[in-house]
Amino acid sequence: MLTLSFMTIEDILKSDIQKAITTHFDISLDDILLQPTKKEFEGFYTFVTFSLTKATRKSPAEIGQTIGSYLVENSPVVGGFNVVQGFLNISLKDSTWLELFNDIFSDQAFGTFAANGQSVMVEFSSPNTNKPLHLGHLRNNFLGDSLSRILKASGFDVVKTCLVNDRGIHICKSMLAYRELGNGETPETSGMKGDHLAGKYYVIFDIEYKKQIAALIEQGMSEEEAAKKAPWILEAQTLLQLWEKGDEGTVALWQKMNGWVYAGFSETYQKIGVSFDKTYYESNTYLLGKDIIEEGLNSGVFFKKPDNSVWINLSEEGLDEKLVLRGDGTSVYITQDLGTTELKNDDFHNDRYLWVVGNEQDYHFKVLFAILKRLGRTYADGCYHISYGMVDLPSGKMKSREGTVVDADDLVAQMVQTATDRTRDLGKIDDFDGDEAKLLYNQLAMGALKYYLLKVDPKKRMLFNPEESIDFQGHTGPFIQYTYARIRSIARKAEQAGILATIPAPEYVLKGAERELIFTLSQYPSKVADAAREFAPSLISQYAFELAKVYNQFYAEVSIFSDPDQDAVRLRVALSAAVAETIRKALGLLGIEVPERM
RNA sequence: GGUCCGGUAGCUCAGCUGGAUAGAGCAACUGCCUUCUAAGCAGUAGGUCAUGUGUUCGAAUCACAUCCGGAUCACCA
Repeated sequence: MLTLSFMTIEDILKSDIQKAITTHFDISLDDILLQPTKKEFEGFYTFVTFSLTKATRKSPAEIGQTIGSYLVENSPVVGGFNVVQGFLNISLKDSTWLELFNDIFSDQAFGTFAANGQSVMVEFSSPNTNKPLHLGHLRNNFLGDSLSRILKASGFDVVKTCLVNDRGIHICKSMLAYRELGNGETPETSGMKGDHLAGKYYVIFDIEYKKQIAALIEQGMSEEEAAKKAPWILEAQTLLQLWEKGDEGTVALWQKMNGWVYAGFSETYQKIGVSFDKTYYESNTYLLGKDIIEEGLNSGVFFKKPDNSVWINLSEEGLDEKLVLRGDGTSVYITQDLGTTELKNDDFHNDRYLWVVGNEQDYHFKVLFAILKRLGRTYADGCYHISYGMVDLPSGKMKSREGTVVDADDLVAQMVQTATDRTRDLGKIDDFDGDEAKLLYNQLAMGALKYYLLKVDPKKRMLFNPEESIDFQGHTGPFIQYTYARIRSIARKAEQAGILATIPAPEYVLKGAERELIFTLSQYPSKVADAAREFAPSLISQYAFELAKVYNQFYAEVSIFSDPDQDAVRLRVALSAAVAETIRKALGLLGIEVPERM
């Protein structure tokens, strides 16, 4: 008796094909490639024979016939085959499918890989404390969160970190506007969430600043000069200096406003189900990195220009000369990032470091990683920029100053409202109490939103049209959640009727829909591995949708309980349970919860 | 201008380690609920895969060029 496992069925096929080729043609291939058989043909695995024509001097169809016949006679798993031109379509024996399903069904940890001894840090979210989160941040947060879950499932030890940008000129801008025009307003007196309140003053700063520039231009100043000499920008710079000196009043204002913002952020994070193991604050790390500059100067990696500024020449890497420290000895972005990366490595000693940051910073990360390599940092090879595309509106890029941003809190609230309306219209949960209903609305709202943002390849920019609400039907999170809820209903009924989920004897003849389900289920672990390798939660999204679709076809095609064959009933209950469990796991990797009923 | 990313159905997206008549969802149109949840299923219609050339038995997929869109090339972060 041969023991199968979901991981090896393709390997067995490949090895048997290899044997067939060696036996009949006396050649051997480095790698046998199998592809899933197209729906319109019979079979599940397809081997393409065109590439063998030269070596064998036989026609593609003849090669297919030869290998197919060999497999049917010699492979313990192959049940049949057909050849269409150069395509050898292979079917498995039903006993093989059942054995395969037995492995899946009895494996609690199906799709979860054993610890691989590697650790990885995922840094994501990284908000500024001068404005609330928007749709772009949501994509970042969901990607980072999902990636963390996927890496964990594939065997990594994962540390989730967030680097909060809580200092700098932009923070001083909202502080200044608040100090001048705030009238002591607080989240309590205004009824606004703290992050929104801070954001309001950031916008006010910009409005006032623009007025001042206009006034100076009126007086005959050039635009460039006016932008530098407007009273508020000078005042904001003064505020930044005061902050850096630790001026009591300035620091107190900074702490007060940041406190409001953090309260607002934590409310949002909780709502969207995102958390971190460690949060770094730029106010603590912005001075780091200068010792690394010193080190690099000594080792000749960096060089000084006459004005005392420090540079690195990265033309060998196809990059430019890059400033790493200003002439006055103050840091630039890359200085801080060098220091923070070193700090992260000192703190955690991970094997890999990921940064989930928009693709507008592609160049920055190329430079950062190149410098780390030049400095001989061994961890440099484990650094990856998870570059994702912007979320654009039909009108183009979101711009906070032009008021075209889609606010995260607003969007979430809107999704909850839509979920509530939809659910009430359908009237399926009229017996739910208030809390149960609320939980469901949130699950559905977040399911729809997260799925919407995670179904697209992270690297690509995507379009969001605020005029069209995010769907709850079709290729969506709720569709998959619905499939889960449907199966839970089946499971409850089975339990009531005392029907046990069991797998029939090898003689059982499977229905097409049942085979289709087992095949789709069997793909799950490799999808998890692919998603982890490619840093692409979208692969899990696509898979979850595919699985739900295949189940719904099965559900429509066969009757689970009314089949006279009790073996069939018990198998279908088992299949349903395995699908539900796999959906739950797959959606879990996307940070999406599943409802028992909906 | 240099570099990078993208251009697939009316819309939003898969497919891109080369392989069968290019796939989903939405929108449109047809059917299917007195049997397990119709947030579902089945079907119809919709495509010169931006354009051109090349490589190959075979190209949406690879190479080169062109056009279009975006990002970046800051002593901003």
